[in-house]
Amino acid sequence: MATGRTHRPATRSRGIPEATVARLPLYLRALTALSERSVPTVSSEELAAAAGVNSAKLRKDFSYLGSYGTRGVGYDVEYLVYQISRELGLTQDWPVVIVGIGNLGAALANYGGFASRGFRVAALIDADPAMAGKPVAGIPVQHTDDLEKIIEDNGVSIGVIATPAGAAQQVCDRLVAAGVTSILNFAPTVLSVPEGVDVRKVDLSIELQILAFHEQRKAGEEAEAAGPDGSGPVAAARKESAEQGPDGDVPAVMPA
Amino acid sequence: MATGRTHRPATRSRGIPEATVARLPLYLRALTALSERSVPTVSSEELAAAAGVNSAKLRKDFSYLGSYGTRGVGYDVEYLVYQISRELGLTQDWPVVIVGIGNLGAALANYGGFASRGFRVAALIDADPAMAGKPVAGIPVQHTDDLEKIIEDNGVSIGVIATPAGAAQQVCDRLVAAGVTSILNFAPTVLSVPEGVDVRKVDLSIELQILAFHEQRKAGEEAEAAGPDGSGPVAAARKESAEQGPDGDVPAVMPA
DNA sequence: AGATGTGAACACTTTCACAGCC
DNA sequence: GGCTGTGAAAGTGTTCACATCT
Repeated sequence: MATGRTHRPATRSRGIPEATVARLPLYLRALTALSERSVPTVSSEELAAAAGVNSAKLRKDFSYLGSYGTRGVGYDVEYLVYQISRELGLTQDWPVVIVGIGNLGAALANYGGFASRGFRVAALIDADPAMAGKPVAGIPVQHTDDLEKIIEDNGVSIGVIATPAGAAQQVCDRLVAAGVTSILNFAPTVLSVPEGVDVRKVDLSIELQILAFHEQRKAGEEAEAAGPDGSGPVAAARKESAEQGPDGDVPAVMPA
Repeated sequence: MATGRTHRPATRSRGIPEATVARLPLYLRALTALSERSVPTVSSEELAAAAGVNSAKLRKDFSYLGSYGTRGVGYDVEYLVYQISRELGLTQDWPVVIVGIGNLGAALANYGGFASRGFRVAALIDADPAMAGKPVAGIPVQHTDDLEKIIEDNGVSIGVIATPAGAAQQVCDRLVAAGVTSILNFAPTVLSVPEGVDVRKVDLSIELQILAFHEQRKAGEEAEAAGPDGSGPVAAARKESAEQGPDGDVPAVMPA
């Protein structure tokens, strides 16, 4: 029952499931909105609707944090905001650096939600000497040469990579060597990092491709509804056809 | 939601697991790189390393697509590229519109990975009349008033929302009403859509908060290694302390 | 020999349904 | 009566380990 191998009896339910952690920011956002409207308490049903999840899941999630609700009443909004903020580590200040101040990097620097919630853009870094000194979102861009010094001087442990794919791994290595242990990667590359370093990836192209998959599936189902055999553009190429190209020609591949 | 009992008995293994679909773009990217280097075949071990997953998972994933490998040899790179592209629906052209041409929207319009792989930016739309006609990434920005006409004229089924949070739901409603059935949402809001419409969310602030959680946990574990009792800054506030603020003061909340 | 493809075991997540408390 | 908190069941996803095929 315990969390696993642990050499420690576990102070109870040590270890919040990853899926739950990923939803806490969602709850926090919904709660913050309620707090701004001075709503004192909220039920799991209401809050779940606001966060776009179902209420059983929400209650289960909260149960990992502790018993913060009141039966028959609901949850105290302010108190929950505080508890979730604490659990997420947002009661402290996290200086972050953004590396790669192109279109995307500039957008990130300007992004408001970035600055709120305990995150502070400590520095912007770019490899282009022409950018150096130019202010973006009110913060002067610094050159990559000073990366290590910037990290250390500001005690930065979270880095955002918004460089082209080709530069990402090298930037990543330098960030990690300088002491960064969490990386948010916007470059379309797989980063390899030593154990103990967390990487989260945001990849626009991947998200679109996932949407395209479902979009195509929708179109295919419509077609099937019309003609009920499986030879439509979607259904083809299943297991049994593993001899040649199931369509006409095989290679084709993609544009660029 | 999804009271949706499957209206379909499922013809065999119809339906690739969602987790697998989410990894296909990753494999595709790695394979495209191999293809560009003219590598003819690749083993599950090599490809898995390039994609940053383990080889068993990769083989299982591919097994849902069919038997496209050769035992003792590996996978034919070109053939796999084609099959995955097909499965993802990338052999056809997907016109997308981007709504909200601020910093982020402009960055997206300029993002190269967007244009490749079958996606084409059909139009840029913004509510600011001053933006109308101005080209961004070589494409003239059009006004929100014409949204419906643009969607219909271009046969757009995928929309990208990069507006401020306040405008997102309204834009979403109009996109859906005009025929869009897949939405990539960059605004920090939960969108509600009718059944049959897919929404994927990209939220910078949420990603950072998840990183902060793990970052904090790392710091807490270090502290524990030093002093082995559970009263560190991380361990506090568990179940039993549900009376007042477990620290000093309670409300605090966050900046803005 | 060497690598795929896959049943079976395992782990994690979601949902159900209701006991327990307000 | 109403709503939380949670065991238990169901559903998904991952990993193992090996039979199978080239």
